[in-house]
Amino acid sequence: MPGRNQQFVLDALTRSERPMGAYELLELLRQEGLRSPLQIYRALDRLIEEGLVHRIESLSAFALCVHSECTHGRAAFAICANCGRASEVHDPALERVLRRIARRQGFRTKSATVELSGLCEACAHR
Amino acid sequence: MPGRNQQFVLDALTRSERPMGAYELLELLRQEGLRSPLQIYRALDRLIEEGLVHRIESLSAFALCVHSECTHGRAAFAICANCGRASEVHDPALERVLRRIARRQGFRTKSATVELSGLCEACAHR
DNA sequence: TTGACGAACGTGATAACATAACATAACGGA
DNA sequence: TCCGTTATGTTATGTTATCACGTTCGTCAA
Ligand SMILES: [Zn+2]
Ligand SMILES: [Zn+2]
Ligand SMILES: [Zn+2]
Ligand SMILES: [Zn+2]
Repeated sequence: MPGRNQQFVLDALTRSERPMGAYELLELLRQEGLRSPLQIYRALDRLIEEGLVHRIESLSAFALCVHSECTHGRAAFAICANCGRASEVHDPALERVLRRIARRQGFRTKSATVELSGLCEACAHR
Repeated sequence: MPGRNQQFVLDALTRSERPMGAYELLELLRQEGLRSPLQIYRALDRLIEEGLVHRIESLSAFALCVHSECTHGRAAFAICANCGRASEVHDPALERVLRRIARRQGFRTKSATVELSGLCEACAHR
């Protein structure tokens, strides 16, 4: 059901400790026979639709969802500029605040991008 | 002091109703003699450093700061998928929540990207 | 004045990210 | 089988961003 290429991409992201770019995935998956960017992007699009993968805008990269089936555009990320790891966060208080901001100006939110950039605990402590 | 090219870019963004891409700016500023992407990107980098312009990650575009001299990475945006306008929001409650999220995992935030995508009030009502 | 220096600028090439256009194969139900 | 849908493959191209290198220009001290 997932489709062959989707499974390859999903596996690669699962093995990775950090978000990966599409061309990085392509490089890795050449061994499996994937040859063109489009094959990667199509697989990513579907995985994102299914809520298994998130796109990290500030990195132009893609990360496995730590839940399974996160609805689109509801996760926040803390991204370490040093080690590259991105930790996914779900916070009801954050969602409330974002809803309030939207409501105040009559904005109908379809999806939200929340990305903190900085240093993770491990990297900050040295 | 702002530099000639920075002023051109700043003026263009001021006249624009919505965020502009770097190549869109380039196109517009050809008349002024700007010819290469780098001229645009350099000007944008400086304007961003000075807090006069924000980069909108989810659009790969750039918007004039509605305040003057917004410290880097502290603004949120509500971006209309229909008309393209991006409204800049500053919300103390949002900043508190983001600080709390960071603190919980010992994350040292350098900057935050918060972008809502959806429909603005005008566009939702028709 | 002059020359040293750094900041801003100019240009061409190239890297990195993403999609268009078109063709083919695989699958499943009428 | 026939048809429609979904997944796939390939080439070319479009869009966004940076590198490497050289030049111009203002400032300031000798
Ligand atoms: Zn998720
Ligand atoms: Zn780290
Ligand atoms: Zn601002
Ligand atoms: Zn609108």
